[in-house]
Amino acid sequence: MKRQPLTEISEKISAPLTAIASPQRIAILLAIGLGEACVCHLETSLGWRQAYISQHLMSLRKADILLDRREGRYVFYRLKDASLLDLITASARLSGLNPEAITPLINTQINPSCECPQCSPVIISAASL
Amino acid sequence: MKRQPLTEISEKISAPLTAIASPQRIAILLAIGLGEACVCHLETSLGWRQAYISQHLMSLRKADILLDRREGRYVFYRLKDASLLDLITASARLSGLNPEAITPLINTQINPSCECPQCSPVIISAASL
DNA sequence: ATAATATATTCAGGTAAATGAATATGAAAA
DNA sequence: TTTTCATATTCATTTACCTGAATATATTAT
Repeated sequence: MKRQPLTEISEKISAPLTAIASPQRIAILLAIGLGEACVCHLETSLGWRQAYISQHLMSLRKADILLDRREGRYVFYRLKDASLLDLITASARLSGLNPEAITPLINTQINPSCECPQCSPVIISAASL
Repeated sequence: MKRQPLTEISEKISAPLTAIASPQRIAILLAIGLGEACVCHLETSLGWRQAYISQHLMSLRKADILLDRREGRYVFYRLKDASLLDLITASARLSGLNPEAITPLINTQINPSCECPQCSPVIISAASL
C-alpha cells in the first residue's frame, strides 16, 4: 500500500487523539490533571481494578502522553504536556458541556478518601510528642 | 454495570475525539477545512474511492461533526464547528509537527486537478461569444 | 530469606470498528 | 423515460481494541 504524504501526516496528527479517545483514559487524564497521581490514588479515585488502570496507563505511556516517576514502591504519573488538558476541554465544549462541568473533575491532588502517601501523609499525633 | 457519573461525563467528552481520531477522517476534515467540499472534490483530493469517503462522511455526520447541503446532484459538506480544526492543530502540535506543516493541508477551496463545480467552474470560451 | 505491598505484563474472549465490494438511491441530462 | 453522474447504503470480512483474569516483577518491611 503506497503511502501518500497527506495520509502520513494525518496519521501523526491522529496519534494523540487515538491515544486519549476513550472515556476511561479521559477519566484517568482528568484525575491526574496538572499534578501527579500514583496508581493507588487512581484506584480509589476511579474505583477501578488496579490491573485495569495500569493497562491504560501503559498505553498512555507508550503513546508518549504520560511520564512516570518511581518513588519507593509508588509510581507517580503526570502529563508530559499540560496542553493535553486543553484538548480535552475543547472536546468537552464540542460535545456541549459547559466548562464549569469539567473543571471540578480535574485532579486537585488531595482526595480525603484516598490512602496513598500523597493524600494521607503520615500525621504525627500530639500524644506521641 | 453501574455507571459512575465521572464515566458518564468522560464518555461525553471522548465522543468528538473518538469520532475524529483516525488518519482518514483527519485527512477528510483538513480537506474540508473552513470551506465546503463535495464528495467528488474529496475523491480527487485524497485519491480514495467514493464509497469509502462517503462512509467516513456518514460517520462524521452521525457524530454531529459535519453538516451537509445538497445542491443539484452535488452534496457539500462543511464543519459544524470551526473550532474542530483547532483541536486538530493542537493534536498536531502534540505529535511534534510544527504548525507550518499543517496549515498548507487545510483546504484552500480550489484544487486545479479537481473537476468538481467548485474547482472547475464553467469557463465560457471567447470563441463562443 | 520471606512476606507484603504497589505496580506491570501477558493472555484470551468478546465486541466494535475499519475497510472494501457490491449495490441502491436520487437528481439531472439526453 | 432512459441513461448518466454523484452520492449513499448495505453487507461481509478482517482487524483492532476493550475488558478482565491470572500472573509476574519490583520495592520495602520483617
